[in-house]
Amino acid sequence: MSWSILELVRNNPDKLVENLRKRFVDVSLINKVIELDRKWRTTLQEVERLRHEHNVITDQIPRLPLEERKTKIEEAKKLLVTLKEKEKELKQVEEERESLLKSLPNLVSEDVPIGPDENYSVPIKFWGRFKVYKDDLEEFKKQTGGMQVDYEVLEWKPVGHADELERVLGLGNTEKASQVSGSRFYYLFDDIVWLDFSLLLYAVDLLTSKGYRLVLPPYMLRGEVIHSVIDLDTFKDAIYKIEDEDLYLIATAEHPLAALYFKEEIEKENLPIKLVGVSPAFRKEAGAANKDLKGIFRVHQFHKVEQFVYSLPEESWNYHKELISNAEELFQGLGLAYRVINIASGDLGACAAKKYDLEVWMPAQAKFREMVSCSNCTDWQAYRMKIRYVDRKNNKKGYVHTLNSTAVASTRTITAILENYQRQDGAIEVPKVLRKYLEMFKAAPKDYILPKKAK
RNA sequence: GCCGGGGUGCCCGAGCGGACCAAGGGGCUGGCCUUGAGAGCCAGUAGGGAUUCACCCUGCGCGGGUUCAAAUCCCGCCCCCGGCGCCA
Repeated sequence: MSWSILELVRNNPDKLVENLRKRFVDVSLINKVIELDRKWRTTLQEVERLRHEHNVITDQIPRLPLEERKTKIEEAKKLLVTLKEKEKELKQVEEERESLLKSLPNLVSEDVPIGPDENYSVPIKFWGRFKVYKDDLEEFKKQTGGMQVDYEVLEWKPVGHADELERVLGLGNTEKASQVSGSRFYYLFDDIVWLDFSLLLYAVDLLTSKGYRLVLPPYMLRGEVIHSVIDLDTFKDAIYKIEDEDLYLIATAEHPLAALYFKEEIEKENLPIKLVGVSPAFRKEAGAANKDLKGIFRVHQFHKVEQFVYSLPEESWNYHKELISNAEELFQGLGLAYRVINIASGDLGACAAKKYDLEVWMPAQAKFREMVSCSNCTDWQAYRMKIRYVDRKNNKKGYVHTLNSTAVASTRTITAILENYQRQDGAIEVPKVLRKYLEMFKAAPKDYILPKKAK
């Protein structure tokens, strides 16, 4: 069984064109890919024919009398010259074909809304009681687009997460961090650090209780590996490199979790494999320009709990639903009102066939902000990583499907808590579900995180 | 990081320049046999290309090189085991 995209290149190029159109990317590549694949196959056949000829001669040589040997060796040498040339050609065509093939984005799932950018993404679900400041009511209604949603009106405007963190609570210092490390870094202190820990434990606790295997993965990967998990855009925007080494910092545990079966075969019986990884995430945020420079919403490093599933192709859409519903369960537990959106085709990353984002309403910003991203990558990553399943009973092999979803990204979730659990006096209530993970620590907050002047 | 030993198919393991281009065993899958199981026998069990079948190429950790010919010789890298050093 081959890769779904290569299959289309050979058997159904129209469908491939249609797919690229859906993503609003350049379609002209397709003919080139088809042409290259055809050329690759004919050149391969020529090379193999020449190799065969050479093998035949080589085979005869040891059984020949000495003088005949000499002429045969000459013949073989001559053949080698032609062969080397053809092989060089093959290699060139192959590299070109491969790099073009790998530049193709994943096929878009049928039920993804079509549109060039995020404005075409479709909310499919709202959950919870949204806290809306009275002057933002109109904006809120616009953003919920007439959907039936539950909300309460706030008479006072909550303080934005950044000011709440640094000025009201006095538990963060991004200025010092930017002096010593750069912008988008931070120092967090005391109760916010406890909050970070408790979020991770909460997510890990829930997912392991559902049978996900807990993993602490490597935080750096080799170039070849990281390139096969992500697309070039992500690489450029996100990935830090270790100087003078072929090592890259992960941008999420998804990367090392996907790499866990790099170039391996998985027995069909062992699928699905469900993992929950905990790791820091390092991101350059190169494409973000001046977005979200204030506070800790968009930062170069944070802690993250990640869900990851390897599945049989025919089962992957079920697990996609499972992953988003796990994430929802986590945010429902936290009591953060959210919406789930089905990301538009033009806004999908190259890896994903379909992506759900979970966005929490931020009362101070009057915006929904992304907390979770849940993707089915189908066989796109698996093809690059050469991860296949083996069905021994039916003597069949195929690429597995890989899926990933955020469970909790610490700093982002903290910003949501800072805005949604804020009292008018500036105190932050600790979400009830986190309290049991804080109980055992003497210094950890128990019910409220209080403003600095109140202490 | 240094010194020594090693990496062969799903697993164990032989081969250490050419003569059925990986022996032999185990496992797994299918078939025969059997009331059923087992034993026994036969076949299949890396990737790719072509194809009605037969077929061909590549593959012995990875990448180069020497040779008409490389699992086998040479160089670089990765990993594993043992010893020394360093370290949380």
